[in-house]
Amino acid sequence: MNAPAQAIKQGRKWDQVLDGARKVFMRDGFEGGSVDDIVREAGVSKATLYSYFPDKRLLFLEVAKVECRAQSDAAIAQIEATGDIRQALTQAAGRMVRFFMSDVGMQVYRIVVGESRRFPEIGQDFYNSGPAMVRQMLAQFLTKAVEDGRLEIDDIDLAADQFPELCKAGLHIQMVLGLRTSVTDEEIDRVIEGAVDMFLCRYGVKG
Amino acid sequence: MNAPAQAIKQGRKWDQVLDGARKVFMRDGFEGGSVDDIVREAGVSKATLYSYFPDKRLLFLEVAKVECRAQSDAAIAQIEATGDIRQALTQAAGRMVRFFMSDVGMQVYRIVVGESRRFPEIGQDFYNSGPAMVRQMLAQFLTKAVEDGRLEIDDIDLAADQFPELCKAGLHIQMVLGLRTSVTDEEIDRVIEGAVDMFLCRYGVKG
DNA sequence: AAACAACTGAACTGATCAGTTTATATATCC
DNA sequence: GGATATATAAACTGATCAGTTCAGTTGTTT
Repeated sequence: MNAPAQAIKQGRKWDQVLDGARKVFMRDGFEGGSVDDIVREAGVSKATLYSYFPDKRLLFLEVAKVECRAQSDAAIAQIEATGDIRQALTQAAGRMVRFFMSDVGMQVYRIVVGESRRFPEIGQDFYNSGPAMVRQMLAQFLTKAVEDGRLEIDDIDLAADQFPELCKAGLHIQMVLGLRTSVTDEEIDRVIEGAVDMFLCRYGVKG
Repeated sequence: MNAPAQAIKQGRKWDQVLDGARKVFMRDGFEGGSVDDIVREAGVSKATLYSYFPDKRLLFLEVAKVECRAQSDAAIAQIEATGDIRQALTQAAGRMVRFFMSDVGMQVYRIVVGESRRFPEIGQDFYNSGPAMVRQMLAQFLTKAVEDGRLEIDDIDLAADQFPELCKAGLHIQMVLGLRTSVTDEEIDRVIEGAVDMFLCRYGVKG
């Protein structure tokens, strides 16, 4: 009990293995990424990998879980409830769009969607750490804004689902399917502004 | 030239092969579905399959192409430009939502997204026969409505991208990820009404 | 230095699977 | 009926890959 660095450390090379696996799985997917690729990438022996993880499946799940959690951290900076509503929504939309369109956000989405049948828990983890968090954060913000009389929303849950969808506006699907590999700032601004305009038009207080 | 049933028929069992492949690929995906599964399902010999298709990849592409075309037909019944705008949008939204949430629409989406890296042309085909058609159809309808003074839209392309996104409103991602396997009519109606309300609020002509 | 744990490399097993081959059978056409 | 195209069954090849094994090495602790 003399308090070693990290008590539950399961082995010196745990992180190497996870990093290698993340890199390979994110590049090649579950089927496409072989265990031999991973050990090569991780600079670790196969026996070591299998001393940490009983099989490839569980290694993949661990990577996916970590990746989803990272995603969550990136997407979920609190909305500033102070100041102008339009400004707050614009800021939130910006964060969302930029995350949706980022390489890592994109690739996680592709893999999670593609593997969600084989690994139902991945779908759950992804949803809970991504869309559900955004939704909850938005709902909280909107509730407050309604209480303050700055918005008028009858169905807050619906509104909290609509706003992120508006922030995709055609760009997301094009990126996911590989029709484009980048978006310009102008396109992003156009989508954001369109989303905020529409949202405020529907739920903003009149006069 | 005595007009046989189908002139270009490449072999008697072409359709059987394609049907079997569709069934297996739609159930198990590209990697998950083996060629032996397919020939068993199709009731055809392996040699026959390989006399039609040089490899598994091209067979998959053919299936995907056919499936995308079928999707297109299902989703693209023309919007009735006559009558009430609200009614026309509601009807169009209904068709979209119900297609998005259908088993086949769902499964095609999962597979296309998951395989779009390995098969870039699938992403193209899917986009062209699905989202692009909807978008075009909507843009045409909206243009007409603007000309008739029934809507006021500055950026028609943006509006044509926004409306389908509004029709997903959280349900789609939950279904895709396997968090739910069905939606009630009430939920669908709520999403549709919410989409139409918001869209008309933004683009409807005022008083 | 002795003891113990973690790690390595490389060979191996067993299974799966895409694609081929061949000898045989069944339609179809004239 | 005879010729030609198409289909079949089943065995086979070659490659890939997950997971195991083990004899030996490295690092850590006391």
